[in-house]
Amino acid sequence: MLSDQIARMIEQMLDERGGSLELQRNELAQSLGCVPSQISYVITSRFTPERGYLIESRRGGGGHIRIVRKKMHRDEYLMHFFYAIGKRLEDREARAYLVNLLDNDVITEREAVIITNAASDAALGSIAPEGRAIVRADIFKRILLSLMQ
Amino acid sequence: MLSDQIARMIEQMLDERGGSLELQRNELAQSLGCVPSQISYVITSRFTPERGYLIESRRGGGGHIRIVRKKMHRDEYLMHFFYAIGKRLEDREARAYLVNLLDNDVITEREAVIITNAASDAALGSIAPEGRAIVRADIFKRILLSLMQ
DNA sequence: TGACTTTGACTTTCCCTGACTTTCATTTTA
DNA sequence: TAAAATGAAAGTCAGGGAAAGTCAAAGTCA
Repeated sequence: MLSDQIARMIEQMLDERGGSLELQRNELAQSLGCVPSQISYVITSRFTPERGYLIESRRGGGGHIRIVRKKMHRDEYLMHFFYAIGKRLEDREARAYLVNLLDNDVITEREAVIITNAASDAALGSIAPEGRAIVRADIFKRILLSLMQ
Repeated sequence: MLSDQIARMIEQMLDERGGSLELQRNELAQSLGCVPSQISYVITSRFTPERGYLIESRRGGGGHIRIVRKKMHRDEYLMHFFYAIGKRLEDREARAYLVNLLDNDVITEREAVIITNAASDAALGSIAPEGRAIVRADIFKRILLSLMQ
């Protein structure tokens, strides 16, 4: 399959370059004889943050796509919480999680403060009350993922 | 890329002169072999207030462009940003702010990562796209406030 | 059948240029 | 000497080109 081939190629380039690389979408597509958006598809479907990759890009002349492989020595703590959080997360629960993470030196106090505020009802005030717990859960998961490196 | 080169050159001059400088657009363009409006483009796209620069200029004979890199202290910085953020905050703007806060040692890299993720479109995925910038602005302001203490 | 792939048309972003406009200081003119 | 002309800057804007992003439709495979 084309996608697999592209993914393998990118993996190999990452290996050669110690985990990060910059590529040009059109160029790579050209050399593989595929359509440029195929490259986009592979990157968005395979090189996701969940699987430990960071993507950034720039459009326009001389643009590029940058892929970085995060060294995921999986912190089981974070994983544990990640999977423990369901579709919704109430303010109270969130605070409990943070205390736990703080107690276990997974985050600093300042970081806890930041996260508390980011996910506070106050910050999410423009969202309908029923929706807040959902957004809060998403924010939390996103942060936990970002801390797993 | 020409723009990057020009931006680097200006940054370097700023470093050498302790954070502020006066340049002549035509002269600089000449020495770089580019069109004068290219300099304007770089200045308006890269040396924005969001990134902590002040621009003033004068036309006519002996005119010039003055660039000042604002050096503020922690709380001033936070205050400045707090007031700069309006009702909405786009992803792109948010990142620019964070880079600035990071560069000025107001936040750590990990904190920047946390905030980036907390306010990412991905984390706010359950909100309608038009609403995200509003929530993002709220989250940011909340976090900035929490850091001023 | 349903999830994943592939494609291509269209959109957005960014860079770069050049023509034209505005502003300011200096010089010339009435 | 006041007003007008001149010239030297910077500002603006539209347009073209290059690259990546998006999305829906069609195709494939388990």
